[in-house]
Amino acid sequence: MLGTPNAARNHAERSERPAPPTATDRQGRRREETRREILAAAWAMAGEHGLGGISLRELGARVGMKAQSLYSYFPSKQAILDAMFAQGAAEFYAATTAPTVAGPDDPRARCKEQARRMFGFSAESTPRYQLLFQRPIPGFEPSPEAFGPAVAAYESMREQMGAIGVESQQAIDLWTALLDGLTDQQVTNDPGGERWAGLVDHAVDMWFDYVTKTASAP
Amino acid sequence: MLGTPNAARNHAERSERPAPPTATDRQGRRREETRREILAAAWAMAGEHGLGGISLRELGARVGMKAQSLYSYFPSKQAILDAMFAQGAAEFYAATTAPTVAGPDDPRARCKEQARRMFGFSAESTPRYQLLFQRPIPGFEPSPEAFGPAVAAYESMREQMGAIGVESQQAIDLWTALLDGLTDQQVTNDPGGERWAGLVDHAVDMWFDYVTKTASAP
DNA sequence: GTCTATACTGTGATAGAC
DNA sequence: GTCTATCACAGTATAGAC
Repeated sequence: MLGTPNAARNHAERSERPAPPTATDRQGRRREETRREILAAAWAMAGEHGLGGISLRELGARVGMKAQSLYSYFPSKQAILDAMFAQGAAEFYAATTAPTVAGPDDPRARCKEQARRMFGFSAESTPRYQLLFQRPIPGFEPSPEAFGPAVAAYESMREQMGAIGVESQQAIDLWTALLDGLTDQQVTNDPGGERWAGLVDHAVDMWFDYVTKTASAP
Repeated sequence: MLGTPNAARNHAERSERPAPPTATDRQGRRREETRREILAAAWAMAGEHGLGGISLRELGARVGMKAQSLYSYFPSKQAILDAMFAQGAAEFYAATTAPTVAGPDDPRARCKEQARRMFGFSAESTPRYQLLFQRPIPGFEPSPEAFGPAVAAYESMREQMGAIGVESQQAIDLWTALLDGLTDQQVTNDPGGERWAGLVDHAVDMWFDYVTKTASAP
């Protein structure tokens, strides 16, 4: 369904500039730098006013230009959000597919490590979590290119689960629901806190016990 | 922290009209009916275009008036959302605190019933779920009056948990996270489907086993 | 009392001058 | 590449007709 992880990640960043300018580097590099600057300012705005609080006029002011000039770098506001999504998805892939320190001989510890990473990633940035996993922008749907790394990360998780003997789709759906619920509660009800962070290991124990030891388990 | 459930529920609906008109009924009843009509149209719009897709101009058109005339019935768009939130929270309270058919002698069945209700309630209406549990409207925060029934429902759930011997806050946080995750996955990844609905009973078994039988459990 | 008419501010977006 | 000017639309607010 998807190419190599790096291919997926890099494709997203390239997708909005069809071809690099013929005068090879100077202009293109400057342009790419400005794009990054715009995205950084957009993340800052999202952190302060929420994802829906990004306005092109203020965004332009933050990077020292008029709002209309942003259209030289992104074709629309949606494209800015899409680029943010692509950044977040790539970071998610990187954070979530790094090799674990626990070996295959300790599947429970491996799951805990994985769970802590996913939880930590979500708790790290509220707007990033909202953009990637809640999508609260009215008409916004991420492009397939931006979505790629997220799918790749999910497939990687499934493979790791398969490696420790968890094959059932239901068991994996239960896993994703459990992690999703913990992170969602943490981010929305105790942002910056630790209330649900301390439950991650317990939750993994609970799930692991059920999946491995219960006859009726999926 | 809160009054009786009914007090909380009714207060929210009355909060925007300071005093019923002295000419007792006709006018006030007509007005209340129009308010309900407006809210129904707003729910319909939310179902079609998403929560953020409610515009006062189209909302007015749907109930046969200009957008400005809506201000005769609600002081602002926020007030409309707040009234919708109050409705949803009251429905949540009603759906979630009805007596269970399973008796106190079968706590596991009771938990399953409770879980199925919460899940079913969330899956029933996507915009209602989003408004109550995800709150994706930029500047919207529900008023304390509108929030009341939701808090009451949570307290009711805690009491029921206490009645079957679950006292630890951590165990309850794990419960809420589990249910939240299941409903969230269902609503966002398979709306109208059954993919996570079939996991609710499994999830309750998993949680129940862990909380009652595991020494290291919270 | 309820509606219409009008207007103000802010939004994303486009066209064209330089 | 950045600007000015302008557009259509949003939410909001007030004045006045009836």
